[in-house]
Amino acid sequence: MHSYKDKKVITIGIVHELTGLSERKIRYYEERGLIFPERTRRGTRKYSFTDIEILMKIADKREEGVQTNEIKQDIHNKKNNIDVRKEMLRGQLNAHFKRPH
Amino acid sequence: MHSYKDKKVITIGIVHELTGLSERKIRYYEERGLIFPERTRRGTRKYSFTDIEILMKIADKREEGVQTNEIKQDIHNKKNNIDVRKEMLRGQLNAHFKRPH
DNA sequence: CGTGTAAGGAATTCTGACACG
DNA sequence: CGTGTAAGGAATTCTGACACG
Repeated sequence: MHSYKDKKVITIGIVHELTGLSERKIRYYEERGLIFPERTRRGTRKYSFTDIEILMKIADKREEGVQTNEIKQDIHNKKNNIDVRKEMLRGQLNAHFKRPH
Repeated sequence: MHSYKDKKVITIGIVHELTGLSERKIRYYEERGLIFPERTRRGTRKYSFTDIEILMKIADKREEGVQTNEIKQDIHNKKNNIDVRKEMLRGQLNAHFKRPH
């Protein structure tokens, strides 16, 4: 739990190269609380390989139309797509059948 | 042999933070053939964690007064300090006693 | 030989904002 | 909501060179 994989040493330009995500997106996902880069003394963001993996997952989810809000829960709960979908579906069904109109 | 440790993703500023070496020194050791960073498309140097470890070893050797040339052999031959010193000593003795005149 | 530094340019990163939808 | 973009400034990186020793 403190391997090279977790050291925050990669600048945003390289993260962009590695993930294909625009810098705008990368910064936005931080703003939304999905990733937490560190900063150099002068404010430049530094990411870890773990952050890069998370970003790849985020990219997949976003392609499926999942919103950042849900992805955030996802990351926190460590649930996979299928689980989340089941839950969303169940939620919808509950809303549909149980809500006292 | 292609783990995170070997991926070249760290810019020279971060390498400086991590090793304490000046950027001048870091570039010089490359010029001398001790390290081999990759480059981004636009020419910025990228280092790996392995490079950083090598740089730390170089720093130690330099403090002991070892020249870049010798350090280069060292890295190539994967010999440790003591071995090298024995060899240097033997070389000096040879030079002293065997040289005609 | 090894390293510092000033020089000038090019590329990077940052923030806050406007745009669209 | 998620993302692009133009804006302006500050910090980064690069190369080739001069300096000292």
